[in-house]
Amino acid sequence: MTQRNARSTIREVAREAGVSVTTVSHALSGKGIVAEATRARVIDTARRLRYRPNAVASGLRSNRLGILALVLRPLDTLESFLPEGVDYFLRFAGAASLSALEHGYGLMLLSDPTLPDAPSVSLAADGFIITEPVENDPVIDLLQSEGIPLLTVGKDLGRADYAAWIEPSTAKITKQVLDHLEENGARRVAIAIGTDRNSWNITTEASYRDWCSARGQEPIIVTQMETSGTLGGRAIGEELLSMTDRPDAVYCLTGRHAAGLMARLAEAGVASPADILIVAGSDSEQTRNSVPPISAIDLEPEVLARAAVAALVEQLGGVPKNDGGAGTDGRFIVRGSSSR
Amino acid sequence: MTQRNARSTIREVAREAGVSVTTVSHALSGKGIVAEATRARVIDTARRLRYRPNAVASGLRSNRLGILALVLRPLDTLESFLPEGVDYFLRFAGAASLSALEHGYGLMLLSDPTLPDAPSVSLAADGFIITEPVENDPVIDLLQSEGIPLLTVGKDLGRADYAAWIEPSTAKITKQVLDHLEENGARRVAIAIGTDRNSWNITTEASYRDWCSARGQEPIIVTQMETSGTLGGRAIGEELLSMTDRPDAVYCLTGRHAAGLMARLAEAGVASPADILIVAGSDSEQTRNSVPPISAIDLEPEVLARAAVAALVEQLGGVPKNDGGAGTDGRFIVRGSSSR
DNA sequence: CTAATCACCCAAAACGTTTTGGGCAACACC
DNA sequence: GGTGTTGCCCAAAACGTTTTGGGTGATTAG
Repeated sequence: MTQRNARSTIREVAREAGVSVTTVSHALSGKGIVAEATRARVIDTARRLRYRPNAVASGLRSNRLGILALVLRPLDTLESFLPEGVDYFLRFAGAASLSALEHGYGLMLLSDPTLPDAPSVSLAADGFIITEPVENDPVIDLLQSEGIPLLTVGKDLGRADYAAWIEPSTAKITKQVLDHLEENGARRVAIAIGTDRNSWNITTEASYRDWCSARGQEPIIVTQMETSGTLGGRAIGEELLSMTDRPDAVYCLTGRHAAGLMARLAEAGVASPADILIVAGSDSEQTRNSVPPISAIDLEPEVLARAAVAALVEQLGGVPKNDGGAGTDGRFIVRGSSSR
Repeated sequence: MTQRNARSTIREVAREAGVSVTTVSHALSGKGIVAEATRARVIDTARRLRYRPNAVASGLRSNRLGILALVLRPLDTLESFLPEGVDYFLRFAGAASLSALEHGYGLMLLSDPTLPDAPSVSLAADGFIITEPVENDPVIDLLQSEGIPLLTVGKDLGRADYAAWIEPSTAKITKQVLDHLEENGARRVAIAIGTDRNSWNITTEASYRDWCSARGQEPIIVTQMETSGTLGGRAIGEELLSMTDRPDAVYCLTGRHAAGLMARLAEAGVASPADILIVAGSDSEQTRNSVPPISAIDLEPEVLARAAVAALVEQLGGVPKNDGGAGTDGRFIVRGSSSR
């Protein structure tokens, strides 16, 4: 049996220190007014009795459990929770967890809490971080109806007025990549984006269109499901090969697509960087280890995660919602696929 | 302000359904004896009121919050929480999280809960999974003194009688690798292990010594800190190069060491697999992408994680402790570095 | 007919905190 | 001498459940 030892309670500390439980609570939390001598005595006896406040009881009363929840939305739509090579989310989760701990919170990894069989503890979190919500995300509806604070990583484009979000400065990054391609000699730049209606895809496309129209270039946009992996990348390659006026550069958002794309083009005798420049919007094992290695944006999920946790914690502390901020500008890693 | 909406309580459901709160609790949990008609009515009104039980309140009373904690011990000793290329732990955490959800639990990622500034919510978990505890791990002491159920992945070798653990069948895996090397022509097989006093290192060394003595080969053992990465692997290579009677095969436990080792040897003109066979005990980005790719054991952290969660949940349910079991035999991925 | 059993239900206690709403001196000000 | 004010402390209520320990009326057993 899992019989728990009797942990010492606040009552025992109070008795031992000769004060009321109120005073113990105040002395330990630093909230009320307690004489310095009393506080010292309380703290001392608490330590002697190895007193650790029961977080659940405290959470019930104060409505603050000390747990943040993280929902990685894109993974809810995938068949497997952790597709190989998708290290972005893993790095994000790890950094978020560590950052939460530094802020005095635990971090709970959840999948879609709107599912009927979601554990009821899901909604016990003090606040939620939701990465890359879909448009009009039902998870956000649920949390708002329950009054649970939340922050999204990547804007929910269906909610124009909604302010608690943070994301990489996608427009800036897109421009940086496109400029880089142009500087390296590209005259017809295409983009390959995913099909999810999230901020990353949509903002990238918009920035790309702006960039094109500023140059009088006609936009060349190929789409492919995020989940399709390197195979989907090959399909993108196929599509490019069939074009009459083939682009000489591609900005391909996901790393796995970029790797598949490069492989397919190479088979058809279209080499990178000689015949086509390739940049991926997200660094991954595939971009690092293709031949040649593929230039990519390191979206710095650690930076983003820390910013998200910090903003959410601030929000929990009563500070008004974040007004939507750039978590990171990303780090452009130039490799062989885009420079000659 | 983060003012929560008033969530409907069990009391409101009781009033609306015309029964007592006791009956509502029983009807929803299926515990007491409730007339079928009453139960149906209660369930119906609960649904109508969008009632969701407050997990914190329920947790306080029943001493079961519905949260499992995961402590990845090796990461506590590293400077950075998530060193690049260490995907074993990330895969483990992801799979454990998903598996916990399937069992109706949330999963909280924690670092060392014995640290003084660990959030107090850490100890609110119903049970702990601790991966690769060190010898006489203080985290286990803390949890045992608090009476919190736990299960370790990898045995704590300082606790002979302790039964709640699970691990890969290290002895079997070691033998499989060594036999494979022998079959591919190796006559002098060395091993390179880490310095942490955990089950993986120690059991591997013991199995290796057995294997050697069965063949009358003298053991050749090189050690290197886990944290040293590919640089540490190069140091291992250095050490091998300096030996008068150089081994013709190495079983190197960590993937990053193996990659560094291979790179250093190649520089010295010792090529793999021609001059030396190399197998890594843990698959990683580095083993997959070395040239030639390095044979490795996929420890299948997903399998291990699922087994660990299942065993812990069973233990929480009152089933006596797991008697120490093999979570996985691993999957031996033979690549170019060990076959000719 | 009485006693025992059973199915169903409930009021109140309990879980361990935090928060509310004072109380009581001591001291200061008019 | 009253009237605030301040510093320190406390008893009790409250958080929303689950669990305890019956109670009641109907049915069955003796």
